[in-house]
Amino acid sequence: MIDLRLLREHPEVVRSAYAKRGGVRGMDRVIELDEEYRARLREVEELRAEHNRASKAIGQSPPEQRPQAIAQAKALADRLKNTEPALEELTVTLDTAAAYLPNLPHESVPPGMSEDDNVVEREVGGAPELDFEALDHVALGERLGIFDGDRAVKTSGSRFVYLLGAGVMLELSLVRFTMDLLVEQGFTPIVPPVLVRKHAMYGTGFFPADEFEYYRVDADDLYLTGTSEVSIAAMRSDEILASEELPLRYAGFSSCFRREAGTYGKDTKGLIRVHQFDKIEQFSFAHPARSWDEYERIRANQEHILQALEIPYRVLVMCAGDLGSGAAKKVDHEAWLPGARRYLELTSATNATDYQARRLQVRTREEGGTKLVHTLNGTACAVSRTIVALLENHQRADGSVGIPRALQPYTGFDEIRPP
RNA sequence: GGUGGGGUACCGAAGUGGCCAUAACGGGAUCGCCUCGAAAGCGAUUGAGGGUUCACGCCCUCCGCGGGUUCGAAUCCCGCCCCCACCGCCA
Repeated sequence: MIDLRLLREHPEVVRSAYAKRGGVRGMDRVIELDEEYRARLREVEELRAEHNRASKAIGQSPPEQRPQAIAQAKALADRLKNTEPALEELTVTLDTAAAYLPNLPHESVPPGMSEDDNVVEREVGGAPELDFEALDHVALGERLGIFDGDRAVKTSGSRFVYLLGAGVMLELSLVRFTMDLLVEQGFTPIVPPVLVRKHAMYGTGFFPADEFEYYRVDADDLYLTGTSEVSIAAMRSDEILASEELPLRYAGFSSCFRREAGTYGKDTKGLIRVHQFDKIEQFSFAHPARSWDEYERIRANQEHILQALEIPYRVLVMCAGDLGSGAAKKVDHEAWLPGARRYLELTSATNATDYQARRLQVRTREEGGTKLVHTLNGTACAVSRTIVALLENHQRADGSVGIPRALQPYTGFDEIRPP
């Protein structure tokens, strides 16, 4: 949800922001509806005031005057009953229409309509020099015996995987390495619930648009979260945060569940696209005046991690048309996979500004009132995809895979060899 | 799984049809007085959202949520959501 007051008072600001994505249909309709709504609201409130006065007068009037006073109040009550439904209807129409308006893209977001207009801002690390034929992560993982997708089909179906042996140690090491780094940056580690109520999915904006993407536990009417962002953001809903405690930084570690509906036949083997994976996510509640600094901090952490793991990557800035509805800016880091000879999205960082906070009602106290906070999220380490990138980039001719130096204190070994 | 109890402001809590909604009472917080300083004591302040106005202000809504009865609902009726306690089971 965007700020209707801004739209009302400065429609030209909203219009020019939306122009970057080729305009937003429905914007003018919302302006009209808002105007109609307020006109009708004034009408109803005036009636209510009159009715309140009439009702109150009854209690104080002498008994012989009561029948007349009651009749008078009743007439007003009837008029209200005839007027109020139209207001309610307008409220719903307005809210529904307004909910479709996407967040305003930040000034630094490139214009564009689709993913073709996304901008590669930088490439870091370059492709590694391999003097042998590089294998993709599926071949490497099978040879090393660190994951087993074929048997996971027996127990759970496609797109599930058993992680085994050194693969597990690698995961645990990545988790601890990432957590240590984030704690140093002022993030509080958190393991959130992965089953949440429906309102948490709505509040964070994943519902209703992407409802089909998530698992539902029918018997209890709970949903499996696709990212810890959901439970972390919803944790502070309906709260007014003290401005001294902002930014509130959380490093969430959880399993993530995605149905991957509509992706049949894409990345069916291996770890790239699985229904269940573990991820460490950065999430910040920031003061609205300082959220872009916070955004840069989150992005810097992402790059720091990729560099420490010696994974070559490129920085992809999403254009206005490819932002989704809640994001004011979104930047991805895509790792180069020498085996698969393609780029793979490893992290994504979003500043939702006040869009998500408005739904969740997370505010802070300001001089003379309250103000919505800004919410930001950014992947720190999506474990399975990070393992993919590590395997492909650190593979050697003899089939072994090296462990980057920064990770070795955590793994306790410096390479993984075929058994 | 069984049986009860409960959702009122920052927290606890009273309120069973108008005299109880900024909302009793207690606590907390903030400011002031007192003090060398503090504690204690005394005094004052302390919810959110919305409409309207240049402004002072005025008005509307909110007692878990949604309906109903009534001139009038925290209070009566119906439906839903959520929380807690005890027993049973359980890593």
